[in-house]
Amino acid sequence: MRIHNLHIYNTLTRKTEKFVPLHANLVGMYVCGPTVYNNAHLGNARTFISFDVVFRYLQHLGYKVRYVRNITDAGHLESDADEGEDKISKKAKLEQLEPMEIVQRYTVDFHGVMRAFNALPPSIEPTATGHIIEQIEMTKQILDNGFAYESNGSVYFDVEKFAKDYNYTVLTGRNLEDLLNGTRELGGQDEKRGRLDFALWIKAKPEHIMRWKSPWGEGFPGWHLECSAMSRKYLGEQFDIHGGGMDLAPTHHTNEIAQNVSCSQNNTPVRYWMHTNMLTVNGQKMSKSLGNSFLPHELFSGSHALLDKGYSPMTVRFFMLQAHYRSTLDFSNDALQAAEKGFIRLMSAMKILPTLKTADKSTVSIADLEAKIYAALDDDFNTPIALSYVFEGVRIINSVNDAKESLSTDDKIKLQELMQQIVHDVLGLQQEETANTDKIDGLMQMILDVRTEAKSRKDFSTSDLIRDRLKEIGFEIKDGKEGSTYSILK
RNA sequence: GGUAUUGUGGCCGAGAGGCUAGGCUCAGCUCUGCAAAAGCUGCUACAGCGGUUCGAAUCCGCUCAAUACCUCCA
Repeated sequence: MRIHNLHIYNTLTRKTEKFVPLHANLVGMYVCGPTVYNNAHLGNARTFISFDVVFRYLQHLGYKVRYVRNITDAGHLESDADEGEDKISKKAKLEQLEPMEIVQRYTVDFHGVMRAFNALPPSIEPTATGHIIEQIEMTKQILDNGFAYESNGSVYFDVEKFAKDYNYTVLTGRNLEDLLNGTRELGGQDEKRGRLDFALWIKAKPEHIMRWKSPWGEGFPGWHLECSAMSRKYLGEQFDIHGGGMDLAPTHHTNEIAQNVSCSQNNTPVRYWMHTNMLTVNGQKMSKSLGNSFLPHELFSGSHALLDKGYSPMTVRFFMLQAHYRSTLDFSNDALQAAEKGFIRLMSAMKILPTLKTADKSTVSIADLEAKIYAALDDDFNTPIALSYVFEGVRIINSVNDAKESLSTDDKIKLQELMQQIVHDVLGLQQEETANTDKIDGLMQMILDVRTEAKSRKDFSTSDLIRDRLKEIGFEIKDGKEGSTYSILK
C-alpha cells in the first residue's frame, strides 16, 4: 500500500475531505452507467473516463476496488414525471426490433467506445432487467417501512412523508418548499399523492412490451430503483463512493438516497458522492436532446461538421484529462488540435526515455517531481496539475537527451517507473501507433542508412529527396546527434 | 420566474490573499548542411465598479454576461 493522502470533493458536504474507506484497503464504488437506447456520445464518455481515472488511481494506491457500473436496459422513461414511454421500448418499436436487440446493440457499442478510450471494464456491470427480483424486494421493504403507497397497480415513493423523518435534499441542499412550488400541479386523475413523489414500480399499459409479474400486477421498475437495488446488493447498505454526471444529482441521485435510506434506515448509504461536470460545445451542454452531441466515431473519423479532421481516442482522452472533472470542458477544433500536439510530444518523450544515457550524478530531482505529481492526484484527482508536472518530466527527458541535463542510473529507473505508472497505469494514456512491424522497421533502417551515406558525401539533394518523398508517403525523418530516426505520420 | 455555478492572456485550461501552472499558437535565440525535433527567452491575464487588507485574480458587496438545474440527458 502506497503512503498517500487522498482527498475527494464530496457533493454531500460540498467540501474536499480526506478519503477514508469504510474497510481498510477495500473500496466500494458505484457509478451510474448508460441507458442503452442510443449510441453513447462524448459527454457520456467523459464521465466514464473521469471515473476510470478514479478507479485506476485507487487501485494504483493499493486499494482493492469493487467498481460497479450498471447498464440501464429497462425502466428509464422519457420523462421523470413517470410518464411517457420506456426509452428502450420506444426505440424497439421505432426500429421494429425486440427490446433486447436494442439493448444488445447499444451495449456492444458502449463497450467498444470504452475500449477505444482505454477505460478499464468495471468489476461488475449489472443490468436492471437482471435484477427485477431485487427491485421488487426493495419496493416491498419500502412499502413495509411506510414510505411508499400503492395506487392502481403502481407503487410510488412518498417524498413528503420521507422528508418529515429525513433530509430529502441532502445532496443538493435545495429547499424542499422551493422544490414543491417549482413542480407542476398534479392533474385531477393523477395516481400520485404528492408533487415530488416518484415511481418505484410502474403498472404496464397493455401495449408495453417489457413487463414483469409483481405483487402489484404486471409492470416494470422505476428508473431510480435499479441503482439503489444493485448498489445495495453488491456493495452493501453503506459504501464508499457513488459517482455520476452532475445532471443526475438533483433527481436521480436524490431519489436513490431516499430509496436506500427508507429501505435500510441507514442515514448515509454513500459516504462520498462524486459528480462530474458537463462537456460543452460552444458553451452549451452537449446533450442528445439539444442535438449537439458528437458520437465517438464522428470524432475519430472527423466526419462531424464542426471538425476539420479526425482525432484519435488517446488524443481525446488526453484532452479531457487536461481539465478537472468538476469543471465544464468546452469542445472545439482548436482545443483538440492543441491537445493532439501535446499528446504527441508526451508520447515521443515516453519513447526516448528508455534510451537515455545516464551519468554519475543527476542535475534534476526526480523525487521532487514524483512528490508533486502525487500531491496533485491526491488533491481530488487533479489530472490537469498532474499533467503539468508530467510535462516537467517531458522537459527533463528531452533535456537529458540533448545532454543539457543529466540523470544517474537510479534516477533514470525512477523516472521510467514514475512516467510509466502515471501516464500509462493511472491516466490510461498509451502509445497508439499504426502497425510498426519489423519488416517496415528493417526497410526504413535500410533507407535511412542509404540517406546517411548520401549525407556523409554531402549529397544533400539526394538526402533531401529521400526525406521529402518519405514525408509524402507518411514517414517523418528527424536527424539527431545519434543518427536519424523516423516516425509514422497519421 | 426560482435555485445554483462560472467569468483567467490569441486558444484550451489550472491555481487561489504576497512565490513562473501546464498544453497549443506567435516572435526571437541555440543546435543543425537545410529542415524537423528539442531546449531557452519573450508576448496584450485574471468581466466591470466599489470595499476589506501592508498587499487580492484569489475575501466581501453590487453590476453585467454566460451556463446549468427546476422537464429526458453522463
